[in-house]
Amino acid sequence: MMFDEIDIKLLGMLQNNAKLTTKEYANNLSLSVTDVYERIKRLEKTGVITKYVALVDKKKINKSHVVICHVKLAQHNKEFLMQFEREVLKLKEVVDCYHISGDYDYILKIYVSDMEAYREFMVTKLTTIQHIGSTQSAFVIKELKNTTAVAI
Amino acid sequence: MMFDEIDIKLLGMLQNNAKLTTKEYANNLSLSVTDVYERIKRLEKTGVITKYVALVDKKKINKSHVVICHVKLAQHNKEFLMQFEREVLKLKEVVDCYHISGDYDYILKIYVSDMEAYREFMVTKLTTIQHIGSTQSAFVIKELKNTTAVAI
DNA sequence: TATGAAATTAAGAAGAG
DNA sequence: CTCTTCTTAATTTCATA
Repeated sequence: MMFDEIDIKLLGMLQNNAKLTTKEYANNLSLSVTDVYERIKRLEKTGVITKYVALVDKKKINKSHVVICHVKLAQHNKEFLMQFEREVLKLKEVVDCYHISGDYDYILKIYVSDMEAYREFMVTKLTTIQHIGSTQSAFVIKELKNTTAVAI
Repeated sequence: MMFDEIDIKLLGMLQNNAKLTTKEYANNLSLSVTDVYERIKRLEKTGVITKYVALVDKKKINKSHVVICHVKLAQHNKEFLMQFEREVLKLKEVVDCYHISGDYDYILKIYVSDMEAYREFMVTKLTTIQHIGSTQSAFVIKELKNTTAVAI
């Protein structure tokens, strides 16, 4: 699928605020409502836009502590990888999980209420998963950027 | 602000799909439309819900490569930190940036189209920022989870 | 531009504590 | 009796063809 300048601007707007009316997008783009409406439908139908979601303020729901946890497995056979992945995906505190190249095998982003909750998470959840070789946790001192909007 | 069970379920639904009608949320929760409508408004007014956004499929916009980059500064005085932060936030490829504890100072998540684009990003953008001591890049082999929904 | 659906608002009714 | 939630309906706004 090809995007023109207008698609790119429109996607930028939708990624920042999906609650404007079609008319408002149309005005910002100097286009007709129908034109913008059909562009949005096309972006949805072709799977460029996957869904619309509400974003929540972590502080307001008492999940303001972010921890980045690096995980190394004891061994790297397929069974171990798959078991770890299956188990880690069950943990609701884990919002991101990437299998990565380099010294560590996985990098996780974890939201918790405080340090004690993180300790509890480590002791009763993460480290009970089989085949973990080692972990290293880095606490987030400041979140400078955390955006869902991808620049094209 | 306090949440009851219904608020928590509603927030879960809104974080997964913000495009249902109030009536559909109400049916799922066995509540009246007005009650759900007012709960949503309250969540918005109190800042629990910060905004509504469209999520985009990275593959469809040619940004399917994810790189986690660890950055260490040459020195840790306030001026160096602030200058680095100001500059790194200008880079549109960077979707996440955290100041962290531990061996490295910052961890970045970067979206690019391919390895060559990452090389270009490193050479012409990231490493031109002053005061960087060292960087280490980990390429994402598989994205297992990347969610905007925070479990309460 | 025209139609229908949905959001929004307001008022009164019903039920719980 | 009061507080909350439900019901209903009127109005407005918007998506959609």
